[in-house]
Amino acid sequence: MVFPRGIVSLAVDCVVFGFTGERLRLLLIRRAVAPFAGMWALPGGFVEAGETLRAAAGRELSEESGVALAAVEEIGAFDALDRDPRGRVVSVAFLGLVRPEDCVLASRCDAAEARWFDLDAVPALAFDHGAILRRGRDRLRDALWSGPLGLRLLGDAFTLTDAQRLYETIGGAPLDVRNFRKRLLATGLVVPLAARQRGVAHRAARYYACRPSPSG
Amino acid sequence: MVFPRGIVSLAVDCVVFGFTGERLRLLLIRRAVAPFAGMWALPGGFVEAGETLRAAAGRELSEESGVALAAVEEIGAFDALDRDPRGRVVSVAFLGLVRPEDCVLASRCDAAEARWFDLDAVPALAFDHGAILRRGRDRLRDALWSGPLGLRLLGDAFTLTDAQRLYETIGGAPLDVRNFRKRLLATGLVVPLAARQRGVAHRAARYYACRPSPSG
DNA sequence: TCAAAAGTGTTCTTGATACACCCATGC
DNA sequence: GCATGGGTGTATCAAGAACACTTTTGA
Repeated sequence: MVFPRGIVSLAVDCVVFGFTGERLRLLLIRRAVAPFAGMWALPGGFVEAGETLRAAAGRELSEESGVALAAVEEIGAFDALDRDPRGRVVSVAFLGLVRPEDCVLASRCDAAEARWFDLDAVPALAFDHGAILRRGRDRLRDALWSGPLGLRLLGDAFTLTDAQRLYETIGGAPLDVRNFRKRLLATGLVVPLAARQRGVAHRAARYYACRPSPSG
Repeated sequence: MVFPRGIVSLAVDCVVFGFTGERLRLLLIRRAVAPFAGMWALPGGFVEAGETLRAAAGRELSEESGVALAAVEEIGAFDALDRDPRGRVVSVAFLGLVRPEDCVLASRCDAAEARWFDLDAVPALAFDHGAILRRGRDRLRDALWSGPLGLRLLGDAFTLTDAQRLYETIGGAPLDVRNFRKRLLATGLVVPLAARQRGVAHRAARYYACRPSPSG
């Protein structure tokens, strides 16, 4: 491969997770154009001169999949020399967390299709997106208990059982009901709401919400 | 400011810390060329097409200060639109840790001078390097007990008292002697050597070394 | 009255903290 | 023999882990 001297292109890629109540899902787009045309890939693309990396991530995500989301967290730069056959492209990856049911998928631009995949049934990905995905998963796991990050995968109102399913899915291990509740409540990240479940064939669970962050 | 469309330049910057046994020091270069000519700045510069970010960081560091070091850890991308008056430049920052006494400072290229500064006497810095430095400090603090990172600031052989001074300096708080020793030894990151201090006017301390990492 | 999930406290274990004295060496 | 820093153990406290039964609701 030959590198045009003095030119390094900058791109962003988004690892966007969703949670269905049962499983973790990953948002992918099918590439419409070369390279890797027809393959599945993380949403992403080149950064334009007048936008920040987060803005670029949000724009590409929205363009390619219809998902509107401010990128949540930077997970690192990917810079292998041969990661893009077009030449020298460095990509900064972001982690995004949404509820799939809040999203209306729509593909435009260089995406032929946008879809959610079960995280344990992800196809082979274009570029080095497999490695980026792994870093995204790791980051999500590590950040689970150090902030409200994971709770973004739940809606505005959720039961503690919902939250527990989520934490178990991300952590990959079952958790004790009582310890989980004590621990999550002790973080102060969630607050109880007045409302409860209606019309369930068992005792109605109380709803909780993610506490508004202290910084506004 | 006007951005030439479609062009984003990519740079790297290095937050290089050293430890003298007493104080944390930061490696800075004085800029020889515009912008910010004459001001102090973190070593760094533009990435060339055929090199990885780490390689670029190592090269710039060596060119501008004479310090040879494989960059240790990526600490994030800095991408404010107006961070560089020359136009749109995104910089990926790296953390580096060395022993100042192992380094022969030499400035070349666009550095007029390279110097170590006490971390609590750092001058105003060019670009957004003040913010980068803050992130570097935070990262060092956070990573202290989660890996061998901090120990790179010490030599091949060090006493536990040396290590304690270092951890106290980085953490900003005094530590209990016995608890520190237990904790550090329990991490398994250090191994005792046969050698002891010679010629000190008190009981000779045992030397320790950073244990070779399991991955080679 | 049964099925299905919500909800709740206590004991035990483990890791972190607080704390004070004797040891080796050079001068 | 004294000044200087090296080196060690135990009791206490707090956080995390293990563990089983009662409550509510709709069908």
